[in-house]
Formats: sequence, structure tokens, C-alpha cells
Amino acid sequence: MNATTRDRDELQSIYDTLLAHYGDLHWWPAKSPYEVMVGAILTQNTAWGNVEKAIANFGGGLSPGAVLSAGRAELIDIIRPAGFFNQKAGYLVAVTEWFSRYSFDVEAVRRAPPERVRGELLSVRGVGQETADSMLLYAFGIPTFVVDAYTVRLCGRYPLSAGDNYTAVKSYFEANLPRCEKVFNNYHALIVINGKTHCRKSRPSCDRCPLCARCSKQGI
DNA sequence: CGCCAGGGCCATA
DNA sequence: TATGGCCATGGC
Repeated sequence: MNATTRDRDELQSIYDTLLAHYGDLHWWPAKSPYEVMVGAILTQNTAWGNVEKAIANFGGGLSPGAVLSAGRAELIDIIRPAGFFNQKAGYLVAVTEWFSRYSFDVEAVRRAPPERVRGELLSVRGVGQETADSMLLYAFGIPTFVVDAYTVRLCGRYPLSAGDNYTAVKSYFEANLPRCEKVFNNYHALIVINGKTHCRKSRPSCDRCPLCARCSKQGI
């Protein structure tokens, strides 16, 4: 068995293990693509519970128009629970202005070349690689793999030649998985949920984590 | 109380 | 290009 086959089997096996344990998560938890975009900004280095409070503060009226028409002080007050509110208020306006160039039309974004959209998003203040890929995948349904701290951490615990930075890990997953939006969607979701539940930074392993059972089996 | 969460920007070397 | 400081709330 060559290296590529082994890597593909391993990635598939990790996926199967997580899927069997957590099921199909149907991410992203949001009521609209625009809410995905807002959530992607607000959740940067922030616990999801705080993001939920912030989104709830919009009172069900979360929309591009609401964000663009709100005053800065008002917007800050709404998103306060999500932290970093001085920066994030500007980020939300910036990404919403980007979306306005597509007339807030999800289908219009989907019709554009994905690499161009990704480049545009990366040029928006406050949108780095993870945030851009989260929006591409979860707001617009474009198959691109989302990497986060949990993903990099996971790769470090397995005999995977995935690398240790965003681009390397992203390329690795995309090269060794079927280019399927559904799989990309749930794989990242599963990694995040498992990470939140078990493998946090201060608690790198535990007995109930389905992947840690595999780790110990493999002597890692 | 300290740690850290589904990052990203910026200054510095 | 690669670190390190900074941003800030809230749960555990």
C-alpha cells in the first residue's frame, strides 16, 4: 500500500469513526447564509455560546440591511457578548459591503469562480483563511475544506503527513478526500464538535474521545 | 482565580 | 516568513 492510499484510508477511517459517534451534524447552525457569514466573523477565537448571545441580540432581524444601517455604537452594543467588538463591528460592515457587490445574492456568488470569490474574501478586513473557507463552504455551499486549530491539532496526533500550517493541512484533506461538499461540510463539523467535547488545548486526550481510543490503539 | 474559545491584524526582526 | 502582543466576553 503506497503512502497516498494509506493517507486516504486513514482520513476515511477517522471520518467514519467520528460519524458513527456524532452522526450527521448538518452544519452550519444558522438560519440563513448571511447569518453564517456573521457567525463566522463573531466566532473568531470566541466560544460559540457567546456568538449565539450576540446573534440573539439582533432580535431576529439579522440582515445585511440591519448591519449596514446600524450605527457603530449600536452595532457594538449588539455584538458585545461575542468579544473583540471594536474590531468585529468593522469586520461585519466590511464583509457585508463585499456581499453587497453581489446584491446580497447567494446564487450570484455561487456563479462566480470560487478562487476569485476566495481571493475577494481574503482581501476583506477581518477575513482570514479559516473565515473565508467557512463562508465559502457553509454559506455558499462551495466545496473547500475548512481548517481550524482542532484540525491542525488532530493531524499532529496521527501519523499523517499533513503538515502543520493552514495551507498544508487544507491541501492534504482536499487531496485525500472525495471533492464532495457534503463530506467537507460534515468532516469539519465533526472535528470541531469532537474538539469542543474532548480534545481541548488544556486536555489533549481523554478516555471517552472516540479518536483517542484510536490513538491509544495505535500507540500514539 | 486562570484558562481558553470554531482568528486575524499589526509591529518587529 | 515567522513569531509575539493585542483584542474582550463569558463558561468552566
